[in-house]
Amino acid sequence: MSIEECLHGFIPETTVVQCFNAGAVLFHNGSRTVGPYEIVTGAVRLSRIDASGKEVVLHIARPGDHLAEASIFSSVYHCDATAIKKSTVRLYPKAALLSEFERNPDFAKSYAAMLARELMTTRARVQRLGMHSARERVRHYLALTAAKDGHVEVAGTIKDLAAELSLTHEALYRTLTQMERDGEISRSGRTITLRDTRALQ
Amino acid sequence: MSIEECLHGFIPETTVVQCFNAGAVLFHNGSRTVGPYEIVTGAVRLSRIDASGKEVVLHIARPGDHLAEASIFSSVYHCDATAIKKSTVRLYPKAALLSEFERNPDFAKSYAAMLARELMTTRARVQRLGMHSARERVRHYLALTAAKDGHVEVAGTIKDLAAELSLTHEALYRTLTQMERDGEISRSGRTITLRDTRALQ
DNA sequence: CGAGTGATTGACTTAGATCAATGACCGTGG
DNA sequence: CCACGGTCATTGATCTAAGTCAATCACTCG
Repeated sequence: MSIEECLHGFIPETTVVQCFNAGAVLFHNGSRTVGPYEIVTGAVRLSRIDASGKEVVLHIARPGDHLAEASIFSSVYHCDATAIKKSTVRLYPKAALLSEFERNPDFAKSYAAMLARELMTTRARVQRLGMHSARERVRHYLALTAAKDGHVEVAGTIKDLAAELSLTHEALYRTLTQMERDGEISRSGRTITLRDTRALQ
Repeated sequence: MSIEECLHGFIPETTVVQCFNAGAVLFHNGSRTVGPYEIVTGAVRLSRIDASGKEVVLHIARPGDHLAEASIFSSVYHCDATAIKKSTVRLYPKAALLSEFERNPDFAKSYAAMLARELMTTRARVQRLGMHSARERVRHYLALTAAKDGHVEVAGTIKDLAAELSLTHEALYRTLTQMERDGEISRSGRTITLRDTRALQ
């Protein structure tokens, strides 16, 4: 489902494992690309400096996440990546990926398919963030994330989910309790269950 | 920059031009993919039915736009596409694209690069929509869109831009006039000029 | 055991959505 | 050629949902 499946098994011997202390920079906006990374342990913040000079956090990548999948086709990175705690990461060297891409059509296909999937989920996120009410966003997220039985296992904390939905955690808490009061969902621990039958098509 | 460059010149002879009346459906969520489309004339609405049964508009595609670029790797479409006026579109048949993809590494590379670019701009949009204030969103949009001289030629109407930024058009008008009052931008017709030197790095 | 963080709820404020109105412009059909 | 219906651009008034500030409790971790 991620870059992972597509990278694993192809060129494991060319990858490079690196270690960064908290605050260390993996790369910054405009620096030459060396390739995409996978987070092994720790956490890496992807950010960009906006027009007014303020830093905007794009994403916090956690173990298992991959970043800069698109970097094999671009000459420079388009954001800053900073370790926010001591982290180990695996680098997939661009040159090796590229030559594999040219040599092996199966690899090319699965890499492109991975980019396409990533694109679709990112578009879904755009759709979600375009919704003006917290409730709609939560509903959209749950509907797209839930298994057939309506269960959603929340990865990470509720605060993380709030960030993903671009809400304050307070707003999310309130929305969830309200939805629970209305019988739209039920919660227990990390699991949220959608009770609307239609939502599961 | 778009799917265009990458498709043009490769397999023009296999494309199919089709015509749809207003209200006609190109494809709907879950139907088998036949390939990506290019809008020649008219306009096509991409939408999805959300959990509560309400239709959510993902995008309005206009002449020159392409849709469902990711469809060559997926078996079904993931949204509904409806012509909102009489429209002609060009279909790039999936099978032809796929075989070209396998046969021609250059094509594969430029197609994947196109997906990667698309992914980056979509991520930028996610970043933008994550900003809570109208002004920040406008700033972000302008900073990423402006030419070196700070000029931004707005494609389409201000209402379209408002939709892109997920603001009401009223909010956008007010924000723009305010930014102009503050000397942050200047406007004349379809052109907006950023006056903040830092914004242009 | 204290420090740090997540989960949760309350009170207050505000930015932006909503509703509404007006003038400019534009194509078009009589 | 002009009147009319439609849409865009713009501004005002009002309302509300979500952000902000703040406090409490539970939990984990060295």
